[in-house]
Amino acid sequence: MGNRTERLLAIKKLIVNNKISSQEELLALLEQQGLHYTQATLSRDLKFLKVNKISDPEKGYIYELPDQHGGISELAESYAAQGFSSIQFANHLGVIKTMPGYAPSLAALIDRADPFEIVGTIAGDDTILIIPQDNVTERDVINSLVLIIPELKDRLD
Amino acid sequence: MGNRTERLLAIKKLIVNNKISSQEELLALLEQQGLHYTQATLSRDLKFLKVNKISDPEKGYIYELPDQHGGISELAESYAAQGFSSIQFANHLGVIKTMPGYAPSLAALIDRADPFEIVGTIAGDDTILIIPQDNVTERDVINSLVLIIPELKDRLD
DNA sequence: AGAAATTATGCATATTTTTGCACAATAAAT
DNA sequence: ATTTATTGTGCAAAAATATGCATAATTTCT
Repeated sequence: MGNRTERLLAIKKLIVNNKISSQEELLALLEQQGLHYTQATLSRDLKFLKVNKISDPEKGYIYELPDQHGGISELAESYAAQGFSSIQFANHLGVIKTMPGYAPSLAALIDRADPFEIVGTIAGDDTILIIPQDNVTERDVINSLVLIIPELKDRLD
Repeated sequence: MGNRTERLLAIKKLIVNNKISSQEELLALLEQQGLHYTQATLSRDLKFLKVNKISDPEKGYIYELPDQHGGISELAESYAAQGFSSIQFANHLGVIKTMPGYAPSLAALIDRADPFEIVGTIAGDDTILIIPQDNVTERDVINSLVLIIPELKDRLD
């Protein structure tokens, strides 16, 4: 798990929990938790995360994450994450193993987030087949999964 | 009808119909229709209109109007506008006269848009009482109405 | 493991957006 | 109708954001 993913997760968390209206501001918050980068990197990160800047009565404009799981609760997310067992790749396909019965809900979460890196999923009862985009690496796929379900971060290899 | 309202309407229309990613770009489009202002003014207009800047796969980031009437069709809008007859003010209250039966739908449209300038409305069958915010002028109220229902623009005194 | 290729980051700079201030335009008050 | 107050706008400068380029780090290939 690279450092970049960690930073992206931190950024997402900071954005949902705070009203942030500039990259400098975000930068300072990241510093506070030991993450030390430059504004240029943030600019790229925000574009990568498709973060929007929306009108706010209090602070003028603030950053906001794009739709994300439109209405899916934290609860559902951690439930699904709980069932996760492992992920492996073969022939440019990903195979996620879950506890029995967990595959559909986890797959639904992924479909819902619709990450660029993943063309689609097929879920059985305890197995999910992940079909990655062409020209996307295994790491890319894993990173996109972690962005969807942060809990996975500490449960990979 | 002042010049500013005209410009704000033009801006709204340009933003919904085009993918605009900078104020310079918007400025150029305004020029094309004879509206000639500076970029500084646009910056203020966009803030006034609470225009957001959101991620777009094609152009990186583009301007977008805030919610607007969440789902109310153009049709409903022009229907309601059709019923409008006149507006007058007395004692800091606005009174809109409509064709019989049109008041509720027109009032609903106004309520829905929830402009800052208007605290609330009360609709009978052919009359709507508009309760403006304190410290808001008649012109402010009218301008806010025009922003909600552009069709009104050419039907006022 | 080492070389080649790809991706991430910082630095410096360009571009874009916001804002303080002065003046013009518009509305309100006497 | 003048005067007074309020609001709108341009200009110039500040602040914020994006980007070209060089380098570092990481991944892939052999």
